[in-house]
Amino acid sequence: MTAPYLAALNPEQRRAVEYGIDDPAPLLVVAGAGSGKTNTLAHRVAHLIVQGADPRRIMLLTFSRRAAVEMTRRVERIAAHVLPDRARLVADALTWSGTFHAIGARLLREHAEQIGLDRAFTIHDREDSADLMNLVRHDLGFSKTDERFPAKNTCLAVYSRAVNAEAPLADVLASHFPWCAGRENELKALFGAYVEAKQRQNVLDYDDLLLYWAQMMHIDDIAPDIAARFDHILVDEYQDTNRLQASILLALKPDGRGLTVVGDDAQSIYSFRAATVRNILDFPQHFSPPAHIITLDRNYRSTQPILSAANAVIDLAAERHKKNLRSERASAERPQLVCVRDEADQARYVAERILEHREAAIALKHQAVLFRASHHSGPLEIELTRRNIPFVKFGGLKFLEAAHIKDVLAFLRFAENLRDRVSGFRVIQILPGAGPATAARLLDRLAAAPSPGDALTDFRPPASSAADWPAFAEALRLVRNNAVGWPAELDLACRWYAPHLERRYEDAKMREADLLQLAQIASTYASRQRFLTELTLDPPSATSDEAGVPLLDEDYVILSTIHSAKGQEWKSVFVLNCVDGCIPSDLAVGSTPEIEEERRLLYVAMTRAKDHLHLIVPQRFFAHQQRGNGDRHMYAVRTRFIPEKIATTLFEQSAWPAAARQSGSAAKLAAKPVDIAARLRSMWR
DNA sequence: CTGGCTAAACTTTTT
DNA sequence: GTTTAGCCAG
Repeated sequence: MTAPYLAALNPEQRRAVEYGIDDPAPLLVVAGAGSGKTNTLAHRVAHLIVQGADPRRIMLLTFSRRAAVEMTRRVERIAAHVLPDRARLVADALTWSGTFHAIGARLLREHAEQIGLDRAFTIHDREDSADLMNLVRHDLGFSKTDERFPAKNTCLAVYSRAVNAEAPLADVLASHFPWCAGRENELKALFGAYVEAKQRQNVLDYDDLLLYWAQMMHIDDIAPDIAARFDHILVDEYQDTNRLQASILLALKPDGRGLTVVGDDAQSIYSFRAATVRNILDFPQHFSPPAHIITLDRNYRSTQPILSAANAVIDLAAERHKKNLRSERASAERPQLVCVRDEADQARYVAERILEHREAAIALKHQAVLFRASHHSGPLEIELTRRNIPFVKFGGLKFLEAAHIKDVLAFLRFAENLRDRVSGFRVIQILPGAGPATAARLLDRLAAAPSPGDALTDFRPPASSAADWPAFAEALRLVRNNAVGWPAELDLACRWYAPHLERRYEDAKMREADLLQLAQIASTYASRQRFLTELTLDPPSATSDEAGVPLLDEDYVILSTIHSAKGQEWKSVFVLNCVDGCIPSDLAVGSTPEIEEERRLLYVAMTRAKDHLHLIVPQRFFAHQQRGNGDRHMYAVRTRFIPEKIATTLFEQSAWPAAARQSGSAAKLAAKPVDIAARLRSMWR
C-alpha cells in the first residue's frame, strides 16, 4: 500500500522516501545529477511528517540558504495534497532548516551563556576575518619585509583549512601550502593570537560557527540536550561537507539513527573549502550495521545525447565510483562544441543564440551561461547590456564587498559590539584626521574599560578630527541606545556617512544608489542583529548591472559561476571558455586531485542542461598577467577533458561565424596568395 | 600622526 | 588591473 502522493516517484525514489520510517536506521542516498534528489528529499521530509514526526524536531542541513528555501517550499506543496489545512503550518514549523553555519549560529546564540559566549557576538565574513588576521600579523611583527611572510589571505586560508579538515598544521602546510612550510612556528603563534583576539572582541568567524558547535557537542552537560532536540537530521549535498561538519553530525547522532545524507561523489566541487568526498564514501561504515545505501541513477533532466556526453567526460576520471546515469528523454540534438575566435566573438555568439532561443519560446529565465571564474562573464555582460538583454549574475564579487557598503555595515557592527576591532578600525578611520593610531588608541580604551559605552563618550579625539567627531559620536550613541529603531538606524548610519562618501569617492552618486539598495534589503529584516547576522551568513547572491535588480516577474538570463550553479537546471545552458587554462584553471593544475575536481566541475556544468547545451571554445583567450611580463592573450586549446574521440562522436562541432570562416577563407585560399612580406617592407618606404 | 605618494606584488571557486 | 608596504612632507 503506497500513499497516493508517492505514486509519481520511481521505485528507488520511493524506497529512499519510505526507508526506515518505523525503525530509523542511518541512510545514504547516492543521487546522480538530475535524478530528482531535491524532490526525493522533500518527499522524505513530508512523509516523515505525515507519519507523525514533529517538524519542529527535524533538522534539514542544506548547502545554501537558497536550497533550504526551495526545500521548504516543496515540502509545503507536497503537504498541501495530504494535509490541505495544515500545509502552511507544517512548512512554518520546519524552522531548523538551513546551512550548517546558519544553524550553528542559532544554536550558539541559544546556548551562549552555557559556553561562556556573549549572546550578542558579531560574525565576521571572510574579508573581516582576513583584516583581523592582518592586524594580529602586524602586532606580532610578521609584516616586516626582510623575508616576506605569507599574506593575510594565505594565512587565513591555512588556518581555515586546518580547522575545517581537522588536520594538524604541519600536514596542511605540507599538502596545500608547501611554500609556507618553513613558517610553521610563526603561523602557530599567529593563529593562537588570532583566536585570542576574536575571543576578546566577542566575534566569531565562519569557521567558529562550526568549531564552537563541534566543541559544544563534546560537553557532557550540553551535548545530550541538543542531540535530544532532533528526531531526524537530513543532510543535502553531503559530498561537499568537510570533516568538521561530519564530526558535528556524528556527535548529534552517534548511532546514526534518524540520520539521512544525500549526495553524489561525481559532483564534489568544494574541496578548496576542505570538503572531502571521503565523508560520503565512508559514511556507511561509521555505523554497525552499516548505513543502508540507495542509489538513484535515472536522470529526468537531460536528453540522452547531453547525458552521454557528460557521462563520457566523467568516465575519464582517474577514480570513478559506481553508476552510469540513464536518461528517459530521447533527442536527436547533440550538444554543441563551438569554436570562436576570441572572447568578444564568444559573447556575440551566446547573445545571438539566446535571442534565437527566445524566439523559439524558451524564456530568458530558462537559459543560463556558466563559467569557471566570475570575471569570465565580463565581455558577455557588455554584449548583453548593449543588446538590452536583461540578466542577473550569481557568484563572484558580492555587493557587500564594495567599500562603501562595508563602511556602513562596519558602523552598525561597531555600534552593536564596541569591542569588534575590525569594524572599529574601519569606521574610525573614515573620519578625516583619524588614522590607525587614533583608532588603536580608542579601541584599546574600549577593550580595557568595564563599560565601553562610557569610555566612548569620555574619549577626547585629536584636534585633527575634532570637527567630524561629534556627529560620529552622536550617531553611534543613538544607534547604541536603540533610540530610533530598525530599519531607521540604517538611514541614520547612511546620513552620517553621506558627507564622507561625497568626500572620498569620485563616483559618489553611483555608490549612493547601492546604499539605497542596502536600505531596501534592510527593511526586510526584523532587527539590527538579525540583519547583520543573516546578511553575513546569507549575502545576496545575485548582482546585476547598474540598471538595478530586475523585478521578480521580469524575464532575464542567468549568468552564474559553475560553483553557484550547483543544484540548478535550465532548458538551455552555455558554458564559456572551455579551454585549457580555464577549465581546468591553470591555478588548479598542480596536483591530480585538483585536476580531477576541475573535471567534475565541467561535469556539473554540463549536467545542468535539460534540452540544449553549448560548450564554447574561444581560440584566443584573455589571461590575467601571468607573473612577470606575461602576455595578455593566450592561444588556447580545447579543454583536456574533451579529447578528440569524445568531441567527434558525442558533440556537434562547428565554427562561428560560419560564413567568414568557411566560404570566405576557403575562397581566398584558392586565389593567389597575398604577399604580406612585401606590404610590410613597403610600410617603411 | 595623517595622508599622499611610489614601487611592487598578486590575481578561482564560497559558507 | 587591483591591493599593500614603505617613504616623506606637513
